[in-house]
Amino acid sequence: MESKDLKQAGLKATVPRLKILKFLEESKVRHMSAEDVYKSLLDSGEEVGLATVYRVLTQFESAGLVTRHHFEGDHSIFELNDGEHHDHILCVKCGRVDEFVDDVIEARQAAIARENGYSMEDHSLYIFGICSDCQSKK
Amino acid sequence: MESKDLKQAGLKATVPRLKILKFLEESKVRHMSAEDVYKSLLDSGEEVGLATVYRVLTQFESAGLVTRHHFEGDHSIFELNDGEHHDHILCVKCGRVDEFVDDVIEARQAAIARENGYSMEDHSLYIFGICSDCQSKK
DNA sequence: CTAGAAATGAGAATCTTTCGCATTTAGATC
DNA sequence: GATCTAAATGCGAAAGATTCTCATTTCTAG
Ligand SMILES: [Mn+2]
Ligand SMILES: [Mn+2]
Ligand SMILES: [Zn+2]
Ligand SMILES: [Zn+2]
Repeated sequence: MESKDLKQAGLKATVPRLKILKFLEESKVRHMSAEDVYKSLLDSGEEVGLATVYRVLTQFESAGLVTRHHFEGDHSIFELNDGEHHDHILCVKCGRVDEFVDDVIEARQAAIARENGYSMEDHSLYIFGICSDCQSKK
Repeated sequence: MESKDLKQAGLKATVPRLKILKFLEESKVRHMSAEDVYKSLLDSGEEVGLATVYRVLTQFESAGLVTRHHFEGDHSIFELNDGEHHDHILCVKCGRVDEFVDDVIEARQAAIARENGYSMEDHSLYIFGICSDCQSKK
C-alpha cells in the first residue's frame, strides 16, 4: 500500500495524493508535466483539481519522491524518483527521451566546481539531438 | 558601426535593434533577461517597447548574435555570442555565474549521443553550487 | 523622394503556475 | 464509532513571463 510511502515522507495519505502517486507508479510514460498528470487522471475518471496536482507534485519533489526537470525551459516535467541520478538525451523532432549516466562527466563536473571554488549542490545536463527513428525518416 | 553586424545577419538596421545590440556589447553584465535589457535601456533614457526587446532578442538568437539560456527553468537569459561555446556554473545563494569549457565533457556528450543512436544537435549543462564568497559568509 | 514591406509600440491575450479562501477530510482523541 | 482540529482540497482569481494583434512608423530599394 502506497500510503506507507506518503506517511514516511511526512505527508498525510489523502485521496488526491494517493491517486497521483499510483498514477505515476503505473504510468508507462516516465516524464510528464503537471498538466499531463492532471489530464490523464481526468481521462481515467479520477477527479482531482489542477491546483492540487501542482501542489502535490511540488510536495513529492520536496519529499524526494519525484524529480523535477526543465527540458525546454518553460514548464516543469516530473518523474518518479527511482533513487539513482541520471541525465537525459532528447530528440528535438519527436520528443523522445532517453536516460543515461556517465561517470566521467559526473566526475568532471565535481572537479570543475572545485576548481572554481564552488561546493557543488546539483547539476542539470541535457543533450539534444535527433533520434535514430527521426534520422531515418529523413 | 554595428549596423554592419545587423545587415550581415539579414536584419534591417532599425533604431531599437541598434540600441539593444549596443547595450549588450557595452554592458559589463554578460547574462541578462529580456526584462533586464528593457529596464536598463529605460534607465539610460532609451525608449524601447518591451515586446520589441523580446522580439529582437529572439531574432538575434536566430541570427546567432546572441545565445539563450534557461538557468532556472522559467525565464530566458541572453548573452552576447562571442563565437565560442561554454557552459555555466551558478551560485544558488547569490546568483553569481561563472563560465567554463571542458573538453572531456564535450567529448563524452558526443559519444553518449552516438551510443544512443542520436545525432547531437546541442546540449545544455549547468552546475549549481555555492560560490567561495557565499561559503565563507557563514 | 517615394512606395511598400518590414518593424515598432501599446495593450490585450496566452500559458503555466500560484494564491486565497470557503469547504472537506484525515487521523488523533475520547 | 463519534468528535475535533489542523491540514488538504478545489475553485476561480491572480500572477509573471512571453507572445500576439494591429494601427502607426520607419527602413531602404528603386
Ligand atoms: Mn528520467
Ligand atoms: Mn555565458
Ligand atoms: Zn525522434
Ligand atoms: Zn554566491
